Amino acid sequence: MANVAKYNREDVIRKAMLLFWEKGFNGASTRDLQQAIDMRPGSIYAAFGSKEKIYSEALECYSKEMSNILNKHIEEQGSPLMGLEAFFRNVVIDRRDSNPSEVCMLVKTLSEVNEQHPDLLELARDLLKRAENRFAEILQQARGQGEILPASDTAILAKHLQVQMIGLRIYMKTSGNSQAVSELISSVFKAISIK
Amino acid sequence: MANVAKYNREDVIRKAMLLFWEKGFNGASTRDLQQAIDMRPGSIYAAFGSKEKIYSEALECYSKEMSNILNKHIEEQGSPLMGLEAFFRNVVIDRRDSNPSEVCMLVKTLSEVNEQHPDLLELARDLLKRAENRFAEILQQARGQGEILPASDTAILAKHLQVQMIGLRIYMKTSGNSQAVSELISSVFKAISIK
DNA sequence: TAAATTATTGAACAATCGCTCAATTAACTA
DNA sequence: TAGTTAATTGAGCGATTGTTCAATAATTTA
Repeated sequence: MANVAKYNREDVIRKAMLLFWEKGFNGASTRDLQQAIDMRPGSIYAAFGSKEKIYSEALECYSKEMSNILNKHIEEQGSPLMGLEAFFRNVVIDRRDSNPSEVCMLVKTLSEVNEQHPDLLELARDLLKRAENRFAEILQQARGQGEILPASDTAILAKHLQVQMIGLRIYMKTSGNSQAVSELISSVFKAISIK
Repeated sequence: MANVAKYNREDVIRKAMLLFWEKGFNGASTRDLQQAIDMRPGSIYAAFGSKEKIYSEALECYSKEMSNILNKHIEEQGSPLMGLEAFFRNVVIDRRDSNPSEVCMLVKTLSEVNEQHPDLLELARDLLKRAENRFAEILQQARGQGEILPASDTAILAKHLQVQMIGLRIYMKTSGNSQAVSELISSVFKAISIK
């Protein structure tokens, strides 16, 4: 029983995530939301409390989904560094049409939301920081397996990768030049890895 | 006469730019705008036509101002590459508190605005492309002066710098770690310049 | 099965949105 | 200065916003 209800809730949150990712916090109205998740206002507010609260659950859903995609690529490639590069290529280039937006949902939140919703800002920051920490973990594994130089500062490299991921996705949306972006990704990982 | 009117208009556009940069297209209401530029709705719509049109003029004002700042730093440093690095440091770190937002206004536009306002999307893309072209120009000068390797592909380096500028500004907003960001900027320009 | 509890509905609220336009004021022309 | 044109005003339009709540339906308990 509890499980059934929970699965429904996760399904609803995911639909809300896709809507908010596409239209943003201000751009998606509660009417849009009602249609997207097929619920009436009373039920929505009984279940979630406010638009801000649903949005925050949607943000966490987004992060979890991105994290799963990353882990999948690392498994498939059988190497931390190659998995990371495959993840970059997949997110920035391959999924650009099928995703609701080319821009990272956390970045959209950070750039749209203001101090009227401090909890959302803090959450977006926290989730980005967690992604950076995950990058650092993976780089440590790569270093352990001799894929990058033993002297590499994985914490700094993780920040560097975070900057690239953010910048590349927006550059992809700006230019539409997937060829150039693919080469940029190659050079980023060539610069990191041992030749 | 025509000049006087034009100066007023430029002043108004700049105030609108500061408002939109801070709050975004959806986040800034026409009431906010009326207050920011001290004009009444009738005058505003007689002078500009629509919220979208004012926003587009504000976008161009933003780009011009950033371009002026870049040129100023190149003059002051007396070197294309050092001017570029000083510009990066100034925009990403020094101005982060005094600016209406830490995020580039063109990027905010690109990530917030949807297909309901195609002209704004196209304009933001165009202005970003122009900035990239300006980076390429400067890199060519740097190459001519022996600041970077003769074999450097300035077009690719310009794309690379564009990705860094976008990513670094958002990373700055995420982390608030100006020390780390400063080191990231150093490493970006060390990798480009001749040692 | 009857009663009590929980979940869902959708009409409607006050507030705000982008924008219009008749009325008024200011500026220019003759 | 009188007459014409241009610029400015702000009340208010219809639409939409996030949210509430009395009424109804579904489910659980006794």
